[in-house]
Formats: sequence, C-alpha cells, structure tokens
Amino acid sequence: MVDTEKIRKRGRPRAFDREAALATASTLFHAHGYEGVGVAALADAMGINPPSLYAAFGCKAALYDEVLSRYDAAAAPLHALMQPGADPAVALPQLLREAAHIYAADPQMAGCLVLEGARSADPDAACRARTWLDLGRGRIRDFIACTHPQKADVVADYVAAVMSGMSADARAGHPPERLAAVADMAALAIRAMLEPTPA
Amino acid sequence: MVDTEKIRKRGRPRAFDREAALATASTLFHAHGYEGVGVAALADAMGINPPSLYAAFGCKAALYDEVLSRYDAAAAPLHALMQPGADPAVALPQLLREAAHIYAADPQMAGCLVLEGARSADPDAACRARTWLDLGRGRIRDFIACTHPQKADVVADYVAAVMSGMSADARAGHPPERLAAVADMAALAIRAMLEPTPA
DNA sequence: AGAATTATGTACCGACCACTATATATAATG
DNA sequence: CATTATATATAGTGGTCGGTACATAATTCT
Repeated sequence: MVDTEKIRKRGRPRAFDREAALATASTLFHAHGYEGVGVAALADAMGINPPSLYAAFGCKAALYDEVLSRYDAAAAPLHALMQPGADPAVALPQLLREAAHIYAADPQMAGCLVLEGARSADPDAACRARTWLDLGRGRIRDFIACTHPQKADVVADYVAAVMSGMSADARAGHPPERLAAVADMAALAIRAMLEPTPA
Repeated sequence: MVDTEKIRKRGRPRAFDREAALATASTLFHAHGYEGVGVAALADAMGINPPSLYAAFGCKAALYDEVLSRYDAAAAPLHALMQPGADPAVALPQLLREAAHIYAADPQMAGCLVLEGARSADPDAACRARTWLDLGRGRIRDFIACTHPQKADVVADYVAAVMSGMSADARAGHPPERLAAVADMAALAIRAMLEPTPA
C-alpha cells in the first residue's frame, strides 16, 4: 500500500473538497461550455468565493484544464476498447456506439466536453482542449497502427470527425437513437476501409 | 425586368452600404465566432457607430441571422450538386469534397459559419444557426429521398455530422488534404449505404 | 509564545458586454 | 416655409467578465 496519507501542510487548511469542486466545475462546463459559465457562477456552485477558487486552481483556464484531465481519465472504459490485439474493424464501431450513447444520455451534459471545448472561441480554452483531443486521437491512431499502419492517420481523423459531429448533434438535442444510427452508418466506412473487398 | 429602382425614402439617407456592412460582419463572425466579436468591433469594422448598426439591423442576433442567410445563399453552388435526378451516391461524396475544400481554404475563415454557429453557447445565436442548419439538412434529406426515401433521414444526419466534424477540424487548423481524406473515407459509408452489395 | 504560511471573506478593480438616450443632421412632404 | 421621418455622432447606461488587494483566521514550525 502506497502511503497516500495527506500530510498536513503548513498554513490554514482548505475548507472545501477540491475533488468535489472539480466535479461541480465539470458539470457546469459540460452543461454551458467554457464561455457559458463565469468564475462567479463556478465559485458559487462550489460554495466558495472567487479568491478561494483562484488560490486552489490558478485561473479559469487552469481549472478548465484540470476538468478536462478528469474527464479524460473518466473515459478509461472507452480507451479500454482499444486494447492492442483487438480488431479495429470491431472496436472502432463499438467506440462510436458508446460515444453516441454517452453524448446523448444526459441532456444536461450533452456531447463531449473535450470536443466541444476544442471549438471554443476563447483561444486559451480551445488550445487546452485541443491538446487533450490530440491525445485522444493519438490513442486511436496508435491502436489502428497495430494492424493498419498506413491507414491509421486517416481513419483516426475520420473517427474523431464523426465523434465531433455526433457531439454537436447531441448538444442540438438529438435523441440517442439518432446518434446511434449515425454511428452505425459511420462504421460502414471503417469496415470498408480496414477490410478491403476480399478479392 | 422587375422594377428594382431604389425609391428614396422619407428621412435622411443611410450613409453606408448595407450589403458591404453585412459582408464585413460575415467576415468577422466567420473568423471569431458569434461570441468572439462584439458589437463595438463590428461597428468599427463597418466604419459606423453602434447606433447606426442597431438602426439598420435591430440587434446583434438579428444581424447574425442576416449574415447566416447571406452565407446560405452563397452556398448555392453546393446546393446545385443535389439536383433532383442526380445520383446521391455520386453527388454527396462531391458535396463532402467541396465542403472540405471550402472549410480549409482560408485559415482566417475556417469551417462552416452555420455549423459553428449552431454550437455557440449563446442560446439566441445557436437557435438561429440551427434553424439554417436544419434547412440545409432538409435539402440533403429531400435530395436523398428522391431515390432512397427510407434511408434519407439517416444519411442526411450522417452527412451533416461529417461536415460538422470537418468544420471543427478546419477551425483547429487542419490542412485541406487532411479534410479531403476524411471526406473521401466518409464517402465509403455513403456508397455502402445507398448501393447495397449487388447480390 | 511568536513567526511563518496558507486559506477565507469582503469588497472591489478596470475592461468589456449589448444596448440606448439625446441631440443634431439630412432628406421628402405639405 | 414648417412638418415629418430617418440616420447620425456623442456619450453613456447597467451588467458581467476574469481577476485581486486586503485584512483576518487557522494551522505548523521554531
């Protein structure tokens, strides 16, 4: 067992749960977007004052980055679909199906936090979100490269683009079935690309 | 010839070109997004003062709506690809190819004005953009329905989703070739869907 | 105990937001 | 001419934005 005991630091202890505050911020960012929620609203929802928020997270963009990191970590079940050895022609359609379900499951938190953040007008937020997006796309590319190295880039771009489109649809209020139908149709191109007509 | 002569109205004549002002607004909105450009910046770029802008267009959202309408009208060449009688399995891949080229052609105006506006955090802007988006998707659907009525909805959703993903990629700075590769891969699903394996 | 360190609440900063009140300028109408 | 209608420029509205100065409270270290 690793020693994870919290070694009390020197000054006055923080009076709020940092992880809970991150969860609250994640919900707000997911619901209203980076620019749709202000620091005052974030602090209020966390039950703290702005100075405490800044002391704990630095600035709004840094808080956002921590939220994105948390969101990426929570997507581990999706990453698990792309185990080396798995068949991309099977796993990637599953990935799209799962994404369609997740994006449209909760209307209050529709779409992908990272993909939507990557479209933000705020350059700081967009840059940070795109870093996480590129990381995710890299995971897809590397997974495909195990079996189809020459097609990995294009297919990864395609999968990411379809997910981005589904995320937008989810935010527009499209029901899960409608997203799932798009995911299934998108899978046709994946299979056509990775399993060329067998002679 | 219809009488299009401008009948001078009663009061002081407008001192700026309304159409040129719309073009300026379109450029700014396309470059920075609805929330990324303020009324002051718009008026300044138009060479007028905010009151003149409000007198001519009503409010920021109404100006935006006029810009979207103008943008939609300028996309006539794309709509022309979907002539009734044309083969969707040919026309839709062309549509995606054209979109990929347009979206990434000018880095200062990357992506689709309508698709990006539909993701705005501002509810008013998002609502107006989604109206134009639904109109465009309806055109795609109706075109497909000519030959494949049962699959029209799904395929139209798919095409719109891919275009949305490509628009996001364009705004992220992806080069035209990368978008074109995605468009071509996406076309595989269209052909697979509309031309089921001929026995 | 006292010093050092960190967190907290109050109250506020200048900058920008969409938008407008007001007065004046320019035109057609009577 | 006077009236009416529209556009203009100046200057500002209240509100929200991200971020902070300051004094105080709470804790550890010496």
